Amino acid sequence: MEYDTPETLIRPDDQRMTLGPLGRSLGFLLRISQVTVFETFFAKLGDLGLKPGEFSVLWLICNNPGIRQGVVARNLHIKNARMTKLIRQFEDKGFVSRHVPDDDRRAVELTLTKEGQAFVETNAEDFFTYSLKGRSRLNAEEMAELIRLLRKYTGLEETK
Amino acid sequence: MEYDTPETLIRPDDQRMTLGPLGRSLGFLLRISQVTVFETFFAKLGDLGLKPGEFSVLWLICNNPGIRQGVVARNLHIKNARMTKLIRQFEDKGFVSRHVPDDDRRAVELTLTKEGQAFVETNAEDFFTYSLKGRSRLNAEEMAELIRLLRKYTGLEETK
DNA sequence: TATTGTTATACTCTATAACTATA
DNA sequence: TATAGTTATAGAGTATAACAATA
Repeated sequence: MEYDTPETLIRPDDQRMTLGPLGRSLGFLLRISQVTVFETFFAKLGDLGLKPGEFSVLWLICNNPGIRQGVVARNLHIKNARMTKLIRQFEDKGFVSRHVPDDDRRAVELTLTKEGQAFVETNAEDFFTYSLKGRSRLNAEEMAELIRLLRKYTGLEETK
Repeated sequence: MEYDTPETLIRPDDQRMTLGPLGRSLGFLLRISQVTVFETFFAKLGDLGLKPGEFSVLWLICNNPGIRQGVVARNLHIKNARMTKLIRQFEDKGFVSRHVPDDDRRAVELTLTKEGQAFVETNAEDFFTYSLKGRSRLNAEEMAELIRLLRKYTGLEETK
């Protein structure tokens, strides 16, 4: 395969290495970016006791009280089987309560308890800004553009 | 927490849902983007029998013959324990050969076999273009900008 | 019959630490 | 003592299918 300039990835203590077009591969870059975001998250919000995806579940329930469990699962790309366990953990923690509606007794509707709401309200600002604050390699405009492009790529931009 | 316009994520068969600032969260967008890329990958290159990260390992060995196993692991953010299994699978498949150098008999140096090289050469172009071809929501310039920003975010851009 | 959610199982990947052999 | 890689084990997350209750 033809490609332009060989590129290298430098790690402080490591050899140089030829990445070639891998360094411009969207999938590769998304993976490395996600590792970076995770590191930032755990450095700043590790004490939260929740992973990013778990907080997202609480956030969605907080903003869509009574939302169906399956709707959360599909939209966050979490499998039903996993969602069942997650919600039970949140129930045990006292953050979420489940309700089976009379008009469709197969369904499970989710709401936050008072404790769950307090938790989300206390931590939402940190959660939504941890990746933006601090010494990022991107300035504010670049970050905004990155987010706009990712929204468009995923199909979110159109649904504003 | 204050935020601007509530946003919604629409899935063809699903309810509308308020995402709020989650829809502008870098971590969330990276995750959804990666799901999208994976779907594209398996739709187009599922027959390859390898996942994106696995092909990346072969690619690095191909372009850096004799590279140390640990160097590949650190640069691709794969743990040593996992890398050991992966390399053994590639050995069993006849794609990779291991060599313990005389000057440091703890190390393992990796090269591709003839079969491994043929495999990489046959599939590299598809692998590096699958996410670019076809009906993406981004045009060529937007995709190039997205990739540039991700490279900068991850610290790759500087090392060109 | 189809759908919602649950349970069970197996598999992949990660995290961790103990271990070996070398340096 | 430290390093490169291996092995073992446990846990998180995914994939899949079977299942119960309900529509």
